[in-house]
Amino acid sequence: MTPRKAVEHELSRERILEVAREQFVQHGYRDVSMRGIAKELGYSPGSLYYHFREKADLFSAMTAEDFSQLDGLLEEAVSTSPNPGRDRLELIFLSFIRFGLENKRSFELMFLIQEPGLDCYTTQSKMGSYEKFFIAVNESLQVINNTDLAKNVELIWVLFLSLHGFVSFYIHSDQSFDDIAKLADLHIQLLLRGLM
Amino acid sequence: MTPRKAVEHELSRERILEVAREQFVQHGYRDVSMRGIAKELGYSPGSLYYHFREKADLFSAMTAEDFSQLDGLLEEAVSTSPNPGRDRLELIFLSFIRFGLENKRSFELMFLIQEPGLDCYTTQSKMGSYEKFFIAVNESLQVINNTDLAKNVELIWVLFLSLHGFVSFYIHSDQSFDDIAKLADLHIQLLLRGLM
DNA sequence: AGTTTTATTAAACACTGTTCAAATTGGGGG
DNA sequence: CCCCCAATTTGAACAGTGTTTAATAAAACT
Repeated sequence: MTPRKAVEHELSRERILEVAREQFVQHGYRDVSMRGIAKELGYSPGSLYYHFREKADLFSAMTAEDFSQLDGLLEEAVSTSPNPGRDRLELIFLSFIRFGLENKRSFELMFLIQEPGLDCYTTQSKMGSYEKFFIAVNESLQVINNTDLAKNVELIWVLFLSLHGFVSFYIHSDQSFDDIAKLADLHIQLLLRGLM
Repeated sequence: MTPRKAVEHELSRERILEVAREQFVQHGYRDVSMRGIAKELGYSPGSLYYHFREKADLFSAMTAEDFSQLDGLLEEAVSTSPNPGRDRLELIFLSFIRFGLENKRSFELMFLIQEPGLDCYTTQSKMGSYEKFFIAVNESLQVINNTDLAKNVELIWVLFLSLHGFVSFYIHSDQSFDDIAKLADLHIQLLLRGLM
């Protein structure tokens, strides 16, 4: 009927991402359909494919924002704590866990979702985010416990996986960060003790 | 045309599970369709719904077998190591990781898949499996480091999550257990040191 | 033999992501 | 000022999904 709308109402990438974010955060990746997003926008399904190659593309454009938020928190943890000792390490770990539990759906979308044809979009963001984590932790680790970097590479990776395991579980519970703050601390202390 | 087959060729739960397992292990939960399973069996899609309420039901009936295999390995780890010290703990952790990496698809199906309407089937199996883990670890922990059980409850849970994080990542890589055995050991040593 | 139960089928329903020819609008060049 | 072209949107279509259901035939029981 109206194959093109007035230019002032034209669809923009930003507007799509806005609505998409809302729906992805509320319902997760699988239960959001391109048709649903288009409907909410008042457009037809096909129009989305003019602005994004596919669902995975639209999705990853959205999560990129979350990754940079996490990056910011890690930088903050580093700059907040004056010297790179044990306290900073504790803060980094805690920041990671807190981010996950205060943004459960985001964390799930960033790290836990894996669909065919999504990897090629999300891998870069993930690697970038881990790099931030690595650099921050490595600096502290070399001060606390002056091992060579080669050994740290593996150690930091294992630490990351451990934190990841913790967060990944509580993502799917309905407990808040505050509810499990003590447990998070126990986890962190376990790792720190193992580090010394 | 032939609304019922000769009794000697009747479809059985076991036969369905056999084919389903094959397909689920090969392609994962999402990429296996009821139509595909039925086709492989030479039956129509609807017939599966006579034997199982839904896809999730069929699926969980299949994973139940994997859970009991894991249970067996944990029991073996306990009975193999003579006394419940640090060595047994190490063996328990290693057994868990090894199981995950030598049965990647199974582990994924058991722990990592979550679909709407699947939880009600899989929760019991998961809890049962964790209970085995808990009892085994608790016994060792009380010997090594005689803390009260109340404290152990949280500690063991956190250990489980940590191991889980490690395995969950490598499930999706194409590295074998042997490839990352050294890294697994590093992870385990980190946890054990934190425990002392 | 007649009746009931059990197992199976095909078709249908309501979804999904994606593609594409067609159609209309807005802007730039002549 | 007008025309054409490029940009943008549409709706139908395709191939797929899990699940439901009436019909149906074989088997089991009486």
